Amino acid sequence: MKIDPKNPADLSAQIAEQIKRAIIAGDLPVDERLPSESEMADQFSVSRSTVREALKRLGAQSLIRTQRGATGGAFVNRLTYAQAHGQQITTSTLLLSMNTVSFATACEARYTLERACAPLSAQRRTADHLATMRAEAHRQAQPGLTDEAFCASDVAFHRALVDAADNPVLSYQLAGAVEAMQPLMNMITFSARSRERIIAFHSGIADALEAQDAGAADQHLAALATYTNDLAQSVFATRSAPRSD
Amino acid sequence: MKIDPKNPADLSAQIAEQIKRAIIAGDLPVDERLPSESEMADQFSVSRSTVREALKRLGAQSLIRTQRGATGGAFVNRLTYAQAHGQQITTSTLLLSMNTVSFATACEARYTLERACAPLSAQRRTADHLATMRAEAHRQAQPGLTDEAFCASDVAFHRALVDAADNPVLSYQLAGAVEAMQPLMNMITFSARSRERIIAFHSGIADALEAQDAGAADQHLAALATYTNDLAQSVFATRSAPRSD
DNA sequence: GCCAAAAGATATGTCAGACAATTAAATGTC
DNA sequence: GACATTTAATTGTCTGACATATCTTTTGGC
Repeated sequence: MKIDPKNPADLSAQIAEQIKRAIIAGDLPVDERLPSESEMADQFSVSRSTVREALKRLGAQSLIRTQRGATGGAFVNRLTYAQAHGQQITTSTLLLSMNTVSFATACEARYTLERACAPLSAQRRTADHLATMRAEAHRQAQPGLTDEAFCASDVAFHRALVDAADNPVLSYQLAGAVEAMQPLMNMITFSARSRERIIAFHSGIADALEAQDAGAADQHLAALATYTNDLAQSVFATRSAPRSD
Repeated sequence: MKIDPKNPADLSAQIAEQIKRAIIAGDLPVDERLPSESEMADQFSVSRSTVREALKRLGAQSLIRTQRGATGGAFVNRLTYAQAHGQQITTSTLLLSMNTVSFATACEARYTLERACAPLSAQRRTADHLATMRAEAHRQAQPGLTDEAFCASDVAFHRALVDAADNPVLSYQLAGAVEAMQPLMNMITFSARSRERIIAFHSGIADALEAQDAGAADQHLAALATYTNDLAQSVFATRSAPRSD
């Protein structure tokens, strides 16, 4: 392990990059303990602070975890689905909020991915998944529900739909789509939407999954996508031409 | 902005989390300059090193960028598609390499997502996308190609297929599937696969896209998925019962 | 001998102060 | 006005110290 001493700046970035590569390449297996900060400082001929900054970078990406105490240190971390999930949602949220993505583009991506799940979900849905979807649909029908709670329930419904496909890799890949884009869409369309219509779509989807009818599930999802898109367009139209006030 | 002084440990994590939340909530807009490290150290009543460690964490997630010099500092970073792409690929690669994911599960997720793109790609593919796909298919037919180069070309082909859908959000979401899983699958199946058959699939896909025939594209992709899965099964069967040596 | 308490060892977490390197703006010179 | 120099602000790094957590070893009491 060597770093470029010609570049006296960004030493911590270089060190972090090098350890990261070693982890990805498999040279450092999961749960392997890295040398102590002082030892690495000697190895790389840098100060302990610089090593620490490098380790913080890796920790932020869930590549390592640290533990204090005599037998502590930095350990290569096994990236769990939950951690990857969280990172995916954060990244997707920021990507959408910081870039000029048209509603239509985001909506298309989101429903394209979810519709891809539907056939698998129809085939493999368990009673548990169906129960979750029914429960969320029922909750959405309650009159006193706030918009935030409705949105959260909406996310939970679609998450159950995705999880019903019983493929953790797919669930992870779709986390961003469901949990980042869905709230974004709710925020735009909540003023114009009809909760009854959305609940009807949800019930239709649940029915289709219960009947293991992939085609019907897809049709309902497609209709929901169209409805969402139309809602957004009407919202945008109202915003850009609010003369009738 | 305040932190919990009762917890004298993990101060840098607390500070990083707080700034992260402010960025996600939009309180800190893109390109906004954060206070200097010394100022933040005063504000939070911690040392400059602690602030620095917090900033390194944020930098590792591409949430901020730093610049040296008189007008330098830490700025809220606009997360680009390219950055999100890279993070997604890293996370997906690690997730797959560190967890016991069956080949069938990964393969299913990967082709489910890619097949979801196919209809859009068939509709919107440009001459440029077709040219890329043809070129990669042609390269794959060259006899002297190493396995690494074949795999890279394979990735480039599928990436062009995804990009042909002309939806940057979708391309980002599929980055992990194509660029992390495809090499993984190549690594497993390369010894048993027939390059000719794969090239035939690729040509068939390109033909279908050129004819804007979504159904045909889907059929070819499904066949490729089946072929890949069968390959893996035969490889595993050979591994577990190598008695005929 | 056995168990509990104390001490030791080792590691991360934090702090304080210093200097180097970089960059832009202010200043001076012609 | 154009160009070179100085100055100021900021990040990057280093050093040494102390605090804190945690496991291991030793010690003490019975």
